[in-house]
Amino acid sequence: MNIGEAAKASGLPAKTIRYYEEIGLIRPPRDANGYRAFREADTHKLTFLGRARSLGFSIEECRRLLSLYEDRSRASADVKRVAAEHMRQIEQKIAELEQMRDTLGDLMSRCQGDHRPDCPILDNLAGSKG
Amino acid sequence: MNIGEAAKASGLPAKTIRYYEEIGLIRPPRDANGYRAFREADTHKLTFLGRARSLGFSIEECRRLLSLYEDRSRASADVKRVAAEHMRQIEQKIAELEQMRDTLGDLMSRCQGDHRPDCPILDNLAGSKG
DNA sequence: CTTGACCTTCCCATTACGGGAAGCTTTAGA
DNA sequence: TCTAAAGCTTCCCGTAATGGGAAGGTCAAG
Repeated sequence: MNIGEAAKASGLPAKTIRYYEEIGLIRPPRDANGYRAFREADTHKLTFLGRARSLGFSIEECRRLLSLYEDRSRASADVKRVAAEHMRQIEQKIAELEQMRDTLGDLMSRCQGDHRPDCPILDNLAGSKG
Repeated sequence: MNIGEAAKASGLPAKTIRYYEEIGLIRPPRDANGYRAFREADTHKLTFLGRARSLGFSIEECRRLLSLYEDRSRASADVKRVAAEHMRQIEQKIAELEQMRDTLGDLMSRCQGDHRPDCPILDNLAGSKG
């Protein structure tokens, strides 16, 4: 299976697959012509990586999850720990964004949004007390 | 006022201030010795930029906001438009993160987190139907 | 006069890829 | 069979917004 097919099978762009090989997430063998020869196990790993990435796990977290995935003597507690740490990061990011949303929403609601220059948004950014 | 003082006054690292000069957000003059000489207007701009960045505006959005800030004939509608576009991005990002949080939370709640290898988190990433 | 705190520029590293060039290989069609 | 298109390869550059750190000039204090 060439990279194009592996891309279709996994839903990942070929570029991304090459990158994952470069950083050692997968190690597909090569055919005599130099083309990567993807096995089922490789496309499974790629699909796994795609899903983990879509849940927001970083590449290094994916690497850890992948090694647990391949370790039959893993403890699910180890997987859950990785997930819990990621969950903390997600929740923190959400909290930050909600803070931004609330502040910005407040400023926007106070801005007339007309032809005049007066603007509470700019006033706030400039450091006014209002 | 040297960069160290400007950093304290604005709350931005000196490195960041140099970067903002490099990309043309500020243009402090230089002293005879080559040191940047920050004026009040420069530190005000820096403070403005710091606040805008903390609300999540990109550098390019900051550039636009700064030009509106300096344009006394601006229309507040223009400012509000920039803010509204940014608000959309924030809300979209929040929605994505909440989706991740919910999915991950569900998987975590179903993971025993013990010494055994069975793990719904990995099962899901691997593409199981469960 | 020296030491240490500033300042300068310059270059590399980060994250996770995407774009695109130059050049093979394979495949499909006339 | 020849050719053109499609697919593959590696390689290098660019992204956003800084942070780290080196090499070296400047300044203030003792």
